[in-house]
Amino acid sequence: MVAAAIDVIAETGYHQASFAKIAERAGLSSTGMISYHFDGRDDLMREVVAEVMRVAEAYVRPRIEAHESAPARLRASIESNLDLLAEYPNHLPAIVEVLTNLRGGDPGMDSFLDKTEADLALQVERIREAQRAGEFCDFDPWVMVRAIRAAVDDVVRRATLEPDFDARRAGRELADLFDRATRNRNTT
Amino acid sequence: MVAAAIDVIAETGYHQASFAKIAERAGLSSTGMISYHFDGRDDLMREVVAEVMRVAEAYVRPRIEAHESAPARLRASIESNLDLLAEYPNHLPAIVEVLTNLRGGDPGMDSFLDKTEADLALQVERIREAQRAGEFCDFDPWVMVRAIRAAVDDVVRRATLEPDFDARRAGRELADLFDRATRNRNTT
Amino acid sequence: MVAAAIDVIAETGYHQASFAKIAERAGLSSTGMISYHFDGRDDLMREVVAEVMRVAEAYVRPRIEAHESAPARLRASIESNLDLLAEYPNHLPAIVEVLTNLRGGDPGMDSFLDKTEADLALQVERIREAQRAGEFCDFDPWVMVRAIRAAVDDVVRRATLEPDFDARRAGRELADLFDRATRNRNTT
Amino acid sequence: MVAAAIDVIAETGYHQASFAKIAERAGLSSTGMISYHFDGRDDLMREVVAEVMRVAEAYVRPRIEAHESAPARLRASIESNLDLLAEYPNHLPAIVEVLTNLRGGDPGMDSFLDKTEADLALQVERIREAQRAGEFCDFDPWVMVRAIRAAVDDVVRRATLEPDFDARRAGRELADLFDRATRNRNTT
DNA sequence: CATGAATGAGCGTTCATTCAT
DNA sequence: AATGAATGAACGCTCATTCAT
Repeated sequence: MVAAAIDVIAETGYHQASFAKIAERAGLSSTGMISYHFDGRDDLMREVVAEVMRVAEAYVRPRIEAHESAPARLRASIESNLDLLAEYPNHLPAIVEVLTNLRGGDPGMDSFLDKTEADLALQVERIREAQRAGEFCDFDPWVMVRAIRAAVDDVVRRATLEPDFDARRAGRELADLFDRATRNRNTT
Repeated sequence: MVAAAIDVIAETGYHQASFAKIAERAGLSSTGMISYHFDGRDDLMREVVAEVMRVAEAYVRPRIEAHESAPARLRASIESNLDLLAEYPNHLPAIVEVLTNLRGGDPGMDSFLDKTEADLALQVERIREAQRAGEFCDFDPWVMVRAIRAAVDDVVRRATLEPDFDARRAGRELADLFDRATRNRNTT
Repeated sequence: MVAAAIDVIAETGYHQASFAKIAERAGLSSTGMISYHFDGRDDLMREVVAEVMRVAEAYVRPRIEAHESAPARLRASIESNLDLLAEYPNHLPAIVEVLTNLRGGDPGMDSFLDKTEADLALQVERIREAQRAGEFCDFDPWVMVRAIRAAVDDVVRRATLEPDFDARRAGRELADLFDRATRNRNTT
Repeated sequence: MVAAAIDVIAETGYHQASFAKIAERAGLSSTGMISYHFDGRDDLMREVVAEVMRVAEAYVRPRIEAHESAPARLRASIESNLDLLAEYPNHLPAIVEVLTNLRGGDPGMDSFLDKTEADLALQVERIREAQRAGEFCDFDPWVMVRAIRAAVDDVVRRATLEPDFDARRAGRELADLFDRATRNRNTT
């Protein structure tokens, strides 16, 4: 059922992903079951986000940790996300849809915004260390981290809208782009 | 009425911007008038997008054309967008909301996606020229152009969600970021 | 629409009185209109209670005030309620249904419980005066007042369930009953 | 399970007493068992009523029969009901809830209305005998019997809504009240 | 006995839309 | 231009019920 939700969200968007569509996709004959299993729409979305985060972390983390240097890790981070997209075409689009349509005020969903924020904070910290170590040049790590996320998410979105779009190629290009943007000038 | 729509979309999001809320904001007592003036929700959204594009172009274009070199124009493009955001706090958030929630299949809205696409294509062309002139290093201009747009839009979104967020500062940082990304050569 | 609600409540009971049934009775083709005009089910019920109270007070009060002595007023109170029932067969049944199915915790409905309570408190005060004046014997006025109300409401309920039931006759009997109960002294 | 139903009905009301709540109260993890054991909601309610009637009769009858005179029996009837309420706080509230929310047309439930009716008819007969014997004055015994029932039920309802309400005191007051209402005038 | 998934009907609500005024 | 009543569809949700396990 969470899987069905992921598919429907990815294909039709957050707000169009009604219980009716999800139920149909899941092979259910009515929406009642969804309300039975989940404590409302938000709860289902929570599960969707949690599931995707679980899968994404399991996929991405080892690919990042396979590298030592900060630039290599940055590249791995970007590219592995888009590799994941190739493998699970609906997971990242779904979570992007959900998180992008979240507004403050949904209590309970805030926890995911917080989690996402904590995630970014961790990357920010790593970047700061790399900057101190001279691996990265000087820039605001928060802005950088959000720009990377935004660019990757945009590729994800694009991939769902244009089936022929080569997300992995774009991933490599993005990795190059942000490599230059973070690279220490001396190395030019 | 379009102004009311812009405000409501920016404040509550694309899907929450019901005719009822827009009518209330516009000082109307019923939604009937909106249906009367616009040929459905999509038509209203079209007007919203058109209006914002008009304002944005009038604001941004001269600020870009005030500069000669490609890097300076790029910087002006990014920073003037976020200056515009400071001046009209709801225009860009509204259009970002609308365009990111657009799915293919809305006939009539596709024209705006096309327009946006044409816009990007123009920038791509300019970048290609600059690359030929040696002002920019070698990279895929489409990926670059979309990454920039995604990063700027992310700042726009962020500014609506966090009132204390300093969008112009982030704009300057983004300009620096993409300046490096368009000038440096990859060293790997 | 309130009138339709009164009819449906009286005929089918509080909880069976769904918007669908009320809409049908009101000649509406969907329940949407009711939600449009009233701010939820509770709001409609509030209007129902308010309307019935308005009608009932206009009917009953002058008939009570036409008499001077406390016993005569008590009789008038009981009998005029059941005369009202004969004239508007659904009003009292509806309000009895609503108030009897009210539970504490419905905020906004509490105001009606308070109003009903205030009503009884007024009657209690009048009884106390009559007792001091020697018109009534000694008894707990609160218990008396609630017993009267309960007995009258029971007749009201009965009248809706059994079309042949002679409510006015029962009213006269009740008046006799409570006349004795308020005049006699206990001999035990 | 019937016990759980009694509790839930008494605490939340007839219509709010869903199988889900009852199952939870009974320590069951699903409503399936209830549907399995009882032939529908009405059947469960029947059992509830039957159980309460059984308990109530066992409690009340000996307390009535301990007295000889009709007035003493009447008093015992009223007071023992409210004594029972003190001992089993949920039984009478539950049956009151069920019976007052019963509408004609529920076949099978009618039998309980009939049983209740027969109960009252029995009391009516006893009253007639007492009237013939000069123990009670002249009044319509049906009206009297229903008024007593209504007043007692009202106290029962009140006791569940207001925890601090002293039902037994009210019972004594009611007994006095109906004693005066039934007393032969000559004895004044 | 008990569970838990599944069903189908009904509920109140919101929405865009229409139309007479 | 504007109002306000009305419509019909969709939505999320609860409920009693069924059934395989």
